[in-house]
Amino acid sequence: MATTQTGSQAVERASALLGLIVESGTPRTFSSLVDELGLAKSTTSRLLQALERNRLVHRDRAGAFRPGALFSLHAARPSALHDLSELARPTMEHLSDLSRETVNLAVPRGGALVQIDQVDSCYMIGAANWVGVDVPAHCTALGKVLYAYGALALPLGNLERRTAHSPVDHAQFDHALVEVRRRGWAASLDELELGLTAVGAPVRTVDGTVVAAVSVSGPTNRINEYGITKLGDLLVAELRGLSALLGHQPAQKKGST
Amino acid sequence: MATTQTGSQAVERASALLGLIVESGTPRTFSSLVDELGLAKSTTSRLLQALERNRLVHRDRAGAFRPGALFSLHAARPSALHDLSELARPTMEHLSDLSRETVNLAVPRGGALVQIDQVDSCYMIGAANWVGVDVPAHCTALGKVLYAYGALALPLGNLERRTAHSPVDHAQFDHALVEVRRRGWAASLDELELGLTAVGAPVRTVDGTVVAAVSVSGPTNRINEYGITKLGDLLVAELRGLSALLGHQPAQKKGST
DNA sequence: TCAATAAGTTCCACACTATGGAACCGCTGT
DNA sequence: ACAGCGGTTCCATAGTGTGGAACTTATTGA
Repeated sequence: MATTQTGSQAVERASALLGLIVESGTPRTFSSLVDELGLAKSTTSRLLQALERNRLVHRDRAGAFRPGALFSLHAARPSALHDLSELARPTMEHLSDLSRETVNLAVPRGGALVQIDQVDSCYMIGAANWVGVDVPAHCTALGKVLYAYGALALPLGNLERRTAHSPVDHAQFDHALVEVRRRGWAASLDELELGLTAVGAPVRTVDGTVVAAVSVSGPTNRINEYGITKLGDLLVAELRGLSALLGHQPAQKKGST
Repeated sequence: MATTQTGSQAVERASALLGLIVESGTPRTFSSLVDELGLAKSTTSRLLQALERNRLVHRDRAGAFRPGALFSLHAARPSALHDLSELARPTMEHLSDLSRETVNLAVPRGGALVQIDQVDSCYMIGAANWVGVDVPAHCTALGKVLYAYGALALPLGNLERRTAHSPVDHAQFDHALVEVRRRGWAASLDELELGLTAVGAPVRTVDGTVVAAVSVSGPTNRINEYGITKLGDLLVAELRGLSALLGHQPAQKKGST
């Protein structure tokens, strides 16, 4: 009845299970899945078995469910991150239109920050390529965002000093991250290079986990002229839409139970 | 009837579709999916719609199907590669047992080679950490494997010379890759560091695509003693099992059609 | 050691839901 | 305008998924 959509109920339910398992980064127990979807234990069990047979979920030795080999397989492909870029492209281009500056997308990978896509500024100056470039994350807006929201493990060793403005004191840096969380966005003024300023904000999944960050960057004077706070708020607002893309609208359906 | 497994036919079929879409790295057309699974167009259409609603597949503007946002989402998580490591762990440990040397796992990422896991040699000497370390791929067995099978785009610029044995000539390097493809494994003798030798082989998906590489490495004298060819063949044999893990057994079922 | 509780799987009759063929729709090329 | 192609919607049918209960294993407590 409810939402009366043509088609497959079983597939719909199985997909919902998969969604829960993949979106919550942590392993899910059988019973938590039963509770959350409100399906009969038997049904849930059968669906999960089917998914497991097809390598869509994997139950670890503790019996908890995690994304299966097909997901790992996809993640290992070089094109995987490109896919994320594709999802993010429209938003990034829109941000570039609005700010007229360079926009970057980064994810945490192997304890470091990896910039995976970029939309260039329309100005001549400021259009450098950052994709794949190795930068000290603590000096960047992207890095601060990922640090602030736990997407990247906090740096333990010395904080490299790139410029006179680079953060090098751990306590002070931690405090800066608190500020990032409060505002919802991060900035880096002349911290990586003199004259280079960036503002970044998080991309979240539906459960709130931060999986990526987007930044707008350009010459410090131009960015200041535009207004750092204005940029930060703009980013947060625009990325809300992107985050929604990654999430799954609850599609509140009256359970038959 | 055939294989008469209890449970969900619809989910099974939908999963099969997903498998096809994810495993073949390239976008799949609707009709190719219909052909390959032998299901009715209507059925296929409905299943794909359900998968699309749940972000498991995504149809691009050309109408072709690719893995959906849930896959991108998972790939963006730092834990994604860790998952691949987990799949590979048993094989890697077995290889380490057999060879008594250090075993490494690498995937291509952003045009570079990323080592994502390691099982240490049981010897004191030779147990260095390579995970996350940035190395010139053309000087490594792992890199050669990924280059040889197109998992990594061929290097364009100058080939960095790390030692007197490093390959620096493009034509010669290309020829070496031909040899790698012929043998099925790659070696790097003193090319990255003097006294360091590695042998690597590919990890494939069911459709033959190479998504990762595994290497065994140690002091040149110990590796030579063991036998490079013997190691190469061992790797190829052991990785067949790992590749199978990533693949999907065809589960030949007589179509009802 | 044994009983009691919990966690998950298998069984089964019922009815709902997925199925495939045909009709239908919207393009593209001619 | 029409034929040809790729894909979706419709519909009656029966095959398949469903939930409750019984059953099987772990886990806990005494």
